[in-house]
Amino acid sequence: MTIRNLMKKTLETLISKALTTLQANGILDNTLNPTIHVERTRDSSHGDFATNIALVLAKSAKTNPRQLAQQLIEAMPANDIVSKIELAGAGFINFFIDANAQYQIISTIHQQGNQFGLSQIGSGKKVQVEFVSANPTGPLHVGHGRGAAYGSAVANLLVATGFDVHKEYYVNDAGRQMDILATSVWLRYLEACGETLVFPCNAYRGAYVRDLAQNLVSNQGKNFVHLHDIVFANLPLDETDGGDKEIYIDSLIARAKQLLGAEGYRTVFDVGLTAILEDIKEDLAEFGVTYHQWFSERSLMDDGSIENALAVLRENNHLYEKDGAIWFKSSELGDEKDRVVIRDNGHYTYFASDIAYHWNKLERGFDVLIDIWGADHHGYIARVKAALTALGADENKLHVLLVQFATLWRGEEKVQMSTRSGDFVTLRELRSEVGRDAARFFYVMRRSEQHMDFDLELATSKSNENPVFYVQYAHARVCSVFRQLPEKGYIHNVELGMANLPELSAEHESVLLTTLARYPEVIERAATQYEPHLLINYLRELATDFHTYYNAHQFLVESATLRNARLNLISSVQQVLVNGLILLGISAPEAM
RNA sequence: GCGCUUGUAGCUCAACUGGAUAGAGCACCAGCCUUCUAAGCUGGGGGUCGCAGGUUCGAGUCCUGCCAAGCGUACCA
Repeated sequence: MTIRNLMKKTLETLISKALTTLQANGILDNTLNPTIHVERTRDSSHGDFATNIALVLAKSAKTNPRQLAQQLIEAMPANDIVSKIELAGAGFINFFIDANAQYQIISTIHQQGNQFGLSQIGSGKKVQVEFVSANPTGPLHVGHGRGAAYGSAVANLLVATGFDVHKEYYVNDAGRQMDILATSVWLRYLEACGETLVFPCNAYRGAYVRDLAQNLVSNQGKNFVHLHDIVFANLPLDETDGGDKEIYIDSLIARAKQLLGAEGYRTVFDVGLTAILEDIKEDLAEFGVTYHQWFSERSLMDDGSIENALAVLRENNHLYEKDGAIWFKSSELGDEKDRVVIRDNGHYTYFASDIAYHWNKLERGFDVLIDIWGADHHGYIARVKAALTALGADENKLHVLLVQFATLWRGEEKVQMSTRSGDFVTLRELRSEVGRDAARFFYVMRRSEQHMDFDLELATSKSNENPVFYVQYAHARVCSVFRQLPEKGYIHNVELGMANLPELSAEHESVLLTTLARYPEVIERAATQYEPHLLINYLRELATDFHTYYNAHQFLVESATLRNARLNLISSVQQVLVNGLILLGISAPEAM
């Protein structure tokens, strides 16, 4: 148990005892069983912790809050860690923690080391976190990067708070988009083999498609070449010629399947799929993002999962047929309208496999499902929740977290991004420009649902204005101090420092002690709220407190007792910075 | 039209989920900065929390109605 929990628990016990006393005296109703809420104060003149219990209970106790607070204070037993209890404001009870108790945080951090801040509030609950899950139709772009940084930070936080976390990437290796990719590769392959053709406007136009086609040439030679006139015979018009681009690309897909045969088509398809998937895996790994499982959508088709899931829906009377398609009655379960699960051409929709996928997740026994999606998919939430309900599950098990896209800036200038013509900024490009640490930091710096501006210039600048730099530099600065120790002929005597912690009486020092003690609370909150930006904010605060302390005081002073006490304090800062940065996937350099 | 999200200082964003005087960083202003543990330091001004109602001891936070922006509103994924 952390020192913070000890303190908070102690205070809660005191309040609880006071309440019992008042109940015994008939001042409060015996049936009352309020949840006691103790929180940190914002203003140090209000002490260290405060409770609003008197304000909450005043009405039912038919008394005014200040009077009730006063009675509670009088009924409160004495305790070592509390130096003073005050009635304040409208009826707050403020607790002042004894100075000696404040110092304990330093020995706690030294004892617990990289375990400091971890907790068991998750109590082993099984949580599945599914994130990124971008279609393997091309490289990851900067939008996916934010989902990756956010998802992996959330997962790390959940692990740190005692959840049993399973990270997963859903691979859309089936479906129409992948067919379009396969067809795009094949057409580029035909070009590479000397055919001249007009590339469909709805096909994937990125340069990487040519590379994939080149692979196909090297592996397969001219096995898949068909004459232009045969390939394009009797096709509807493309959009540029006044036709429909969707119909056109679909007929080209059909043509590819027909000319290549099932086996040949699968070969072309898999060349694209495996290469792109490998690229995505490598990209994410270099970004510090790893998974327990890459879950194949195709496997859901192959093993009958989709059929099974739909069978359950059919049994429960949630499906019907209309216009040659099979519909799911999601409108009865909170969705705007019903949704097609089997198209009139007999193919499953993406939604059908997603129903099966979520069914599969539930079958695997997860207590909580977290889906992290781009905000543009928000309209999808209602139907997936409807599906869970229809499958007989509790829709509240599913938490969909939305990530807004980031706008890239280079100083004052907005970086243009367009997904048309494949001219987007990839995650790889971003990483090579600003580096992994800055990318991860900036991505998670804002609340995920907040649109964010990502300033590439700021992210790479070596100045205090760059928050990544500022936090990492605080860590490096501590390291630098410890490097200078031997140069000055000192050694770090931890025991001597611990014995003299009360010498840390400067204002900057007590501020740091409080900030350090807050770390476990921040982790807990960031984890349970899925808000890693709270951790970033905290680390920036800790860094600020440290830098101002550094500017105000010498650490390597003559006095051995004060010197070692200060060294213990700053090595605690170092430890907490490391612990926090690790959770965010950001390095803590020893020198900068 | 309907739905989701967002709206807080000139700019980018916080605010312990209903608490006390709404906070940071840029930018701006004023001092300091021959020495120090390189990436300056210290202080200051700046707010109708989109608007209007409501709920209660108490609202940036909750409810209602407007206004604005982004996204969505496929038998695409």
